Amino acid sequence: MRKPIGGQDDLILTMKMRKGLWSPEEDEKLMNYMITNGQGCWSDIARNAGLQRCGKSCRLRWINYLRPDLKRGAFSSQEEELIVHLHSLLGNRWSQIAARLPGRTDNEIKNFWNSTIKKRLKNSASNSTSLNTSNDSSSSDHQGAMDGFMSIHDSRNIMAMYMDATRQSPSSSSAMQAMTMNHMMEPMPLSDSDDHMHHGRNIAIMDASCYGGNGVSYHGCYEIFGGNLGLADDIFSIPPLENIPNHNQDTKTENPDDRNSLIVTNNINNVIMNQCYNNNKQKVQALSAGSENFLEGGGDLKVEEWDFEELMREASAFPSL
DNA sequence: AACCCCCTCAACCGCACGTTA
DNA sequence: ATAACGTGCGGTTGAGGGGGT
Repeated sequence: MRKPIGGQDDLILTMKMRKGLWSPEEDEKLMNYMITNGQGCWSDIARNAGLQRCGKSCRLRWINYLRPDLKRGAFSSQEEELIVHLHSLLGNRWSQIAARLPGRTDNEIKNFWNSTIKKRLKNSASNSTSLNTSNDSSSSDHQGAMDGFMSIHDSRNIMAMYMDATRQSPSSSSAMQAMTMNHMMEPMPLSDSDDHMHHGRNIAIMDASCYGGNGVSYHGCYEIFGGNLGLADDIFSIPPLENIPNHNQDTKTENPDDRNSLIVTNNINNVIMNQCYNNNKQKVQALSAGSENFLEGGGDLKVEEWDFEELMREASAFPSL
């Protein structure tokens, strides 16, 4: 059994926990501690840094505000389009979406979606409804997303956008700088996938698992990004969508296996990605090329189904599974 | 100037899951 | 096997700011 907590001291500690907005002094304390000591157990960090905050609060503050690789400022139009596109594939899986937008947090994206994008989608949906009442209602959300944010031409450029994001010169992107620094500063190779699950324990501050909530996803992203930077012959550098469920499902009711499949798929990303995406590549290209018909015809987003199923088919064929 | 409304975003909450003892 | 604990995630809330009247 773990050492039980809940004694008088802990009770007092709990009662003295601060809530609400962080003061600059608190930020400085946390920042200094993280720079000096790196990431560890968050409740220890809170205690050792002299913060009257719970570990959870410290973690959130670090991830969403203090970590050095965060991109500040408004979302670019490319990022907007990417978010819409990824949301159409992943639903409200903000952490997974964030994993594909270097320097952005899930919270940031979620807020952006709920405030800005949702509203625009609503408007565009109502516009498209008024313009074309004969459209199939089943396509409303995604159709609205596509209509509202992407011209057909733009939707074709989604792939190029991914490539831009993944192939940017490290010198032009703070996130990529950080990723590059991972290679330089990582104290030990993270070759063991099991390490990815240990929430950055014993990992220096610049480890990819510090970049966001999901160490697995982020590390996977980092690996894929890093791995593809040097692959001149592979222009299909899309970070894999680990899991592409039916987004209509309530995320609260997600199958417990989903998480497993995320982990499993992450673990095998590097191995099956080429195989899987070489297969899917043609499909995506075909889809992209046919996007005019796809978008205008009110077709449902079959991409979700074939992509996920294809991925899992590929995955199931992999020996380690 | 004062008030109201709306929007943005930081932070909290509850839950699920993994890890540890 | 189990309970306690740590972490991550998505939903929600509320403070604060800006714009309109």
